[in-house]
Amino acid sequence: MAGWEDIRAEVLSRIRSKAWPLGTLIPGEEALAQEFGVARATVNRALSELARSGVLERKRKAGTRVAALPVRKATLDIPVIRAEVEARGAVYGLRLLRCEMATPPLPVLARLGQDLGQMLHIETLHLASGRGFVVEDRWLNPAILPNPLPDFAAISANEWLVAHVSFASGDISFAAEAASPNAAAALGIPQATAVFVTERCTWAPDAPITWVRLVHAPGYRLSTVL
Amino acid sequence: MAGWEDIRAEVLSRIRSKAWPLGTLIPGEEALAQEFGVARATVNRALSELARSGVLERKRKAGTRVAALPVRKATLDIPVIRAEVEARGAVYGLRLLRCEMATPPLPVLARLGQDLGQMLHIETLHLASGRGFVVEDRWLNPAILPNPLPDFAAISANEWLVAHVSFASGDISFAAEAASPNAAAALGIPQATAVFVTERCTWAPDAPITWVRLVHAPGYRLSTVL
DNA sequence: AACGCTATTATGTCTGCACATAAACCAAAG
DNA sequence: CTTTGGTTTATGTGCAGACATAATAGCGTT
Repeated sequence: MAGWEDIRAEVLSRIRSKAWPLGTLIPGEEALAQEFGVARATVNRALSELARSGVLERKRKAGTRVAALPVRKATLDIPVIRAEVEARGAVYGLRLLRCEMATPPLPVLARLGQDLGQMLHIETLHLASGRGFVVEDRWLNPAILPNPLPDFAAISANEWLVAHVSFASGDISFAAEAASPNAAAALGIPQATAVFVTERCTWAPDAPITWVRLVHAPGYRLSTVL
Repeated sequence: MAGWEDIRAEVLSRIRSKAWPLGTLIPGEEALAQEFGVARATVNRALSELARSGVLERKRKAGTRVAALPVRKATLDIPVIRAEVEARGAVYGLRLLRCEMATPPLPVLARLGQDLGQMLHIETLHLASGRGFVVEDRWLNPAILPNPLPDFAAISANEWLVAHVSFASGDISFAAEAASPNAAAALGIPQATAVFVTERCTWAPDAPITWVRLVHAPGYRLSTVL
C-alpha cells in the first residue's frame, strides 16, 4: 500500500504542518522505514526526490534536514524553436539572414573562454505563421561542422545541432533588453522595444560548440509549473 | 565498476554517436542489464534519469526510445529574494511601500480563477546594498493570514510565505516588459526601461494563496546550467 | 469490418540484503 | 593546543528476485 510517493507525501505533510520545523534534523532512513513499514530503499527514494526538489537537504553522515530556506526548483523545457512555434498552432518558417565565417566579437569570445579564430556566424529569423517569432544570432565552432555544410536555410542551426551534435555541458540565461536596431528590424518592431533574450552556450567535452542569442518577439513568455 | 552513471554515459554516447539514432527503439532493460553485466535496477536507474532529462521517452510495454526532438530540461532555482541579494555579496534591505486591503484588478482575478473579494495588497521594494533590486507587487488571500498580521516591514511577504505557508501547486512565468511609471519610480530608473518580470501564482489544495509580480532592476539575469 | 476480451511484455516499483563512501566525531600523537 | 588518523554512522548505490501496471497485439465473436 505504501509506495514511495505515499512516503514523500507523508514527509511533506509533516514538514508543512511544522511537526518537523524548518532546519530540523529528521529521523534516519532506517527509522522511517521501520515506522512506515517499508524497506529503506523506499524511504530513500522518497527523501531523494524531496531533496531534488529542494525541500530537504541531505548529507552523508550528517543526516537529512528540512531546508531552512526552501529554494523552489522549477523545471524549464527548452524545446527546439520549431516545436515551440508548432505548439502554438502556428506554421513554422525560417529565413536565413546571414551565414559566413567571421571573427566573433569580444563578449562572445569571453563566454566561450577561448579564441578559435574565425567561426561560422549564422543569423536566422524564425517565423510563426509568417510573423517574426525570434531572431537567432549564433556563432558555431567550425571544427564540429561537416563538409559540405548543412543547408541552414532548410533546417535551422538550432534544430540541426540538437539532432547531430552532442554536448557535454552548457549554460543558459535569460534577460530583458531593449531591442537592438538589427533585431528590431528583423522582427519588424520599433527600436528599443523591451524584448526577452535567451543566451545559451554549450561545450563538447573538450571544445566549445556554439554560443547563441535568441531575441524573442514582444509578448513572449517563458512559463512553467512549480 | 559499472555504476548507473556509467550506464547512463554509455547509453548517451551511443545516442550521440548515432549507434541509436533519434527515434529508435532501444533494447529492453533486461537485455541491457545482461550486456553491461549489471542488475536490471541499475539500468532502470540510468534510463530513468535520461528520460527525466528529456533524452529518452519511455512507455510501459512500448519500450524505450530515443526522443525524436530532444527537449532539453533545465532546472531553475527560485530562491527567496533575500538569499538572492546576499548571494551577490550585497546587503539586503526592504521597504514596505503599501499594505492594505483592496479589490484586485481584473488580470489578477483572472489568474486566480476566482473572486475572493478584497485581498491584501502588498508592495515591497527589495534593496541590494541600498539600491533598488526588485519591486514586489503581491496580492494575498487574507484567509491564510494570521491575526494579527505579520510585520511585513520587517520580514518580506516573500520570505514569510515560504516559511509559514505550504502550497500545493503553482506556476511561474518570465517576460520582458517596459517598466511601468510606478515600478520605474520605485527602482529609480527611467520610465519604459526594459525590465525582467517574474509572475508567480500559487495555490493551496483548495484555495489560492497569492499572486505576485516581481519587477527586477535592469541588468538582472536569470541563469542556470543545462 | 468493428468490437471487446485476453495474453503478452516492457517498464515501474518494492523488498531485503550488502558494500561503498563521505563526513563527523574522538582519541592519540606531535 | 593543534594536527593526524582511525572509528562510527547516515546516506548512496548495487544486486537478485518478485509483483504491479499499463499498453500493445492478437484472437475470437458479432
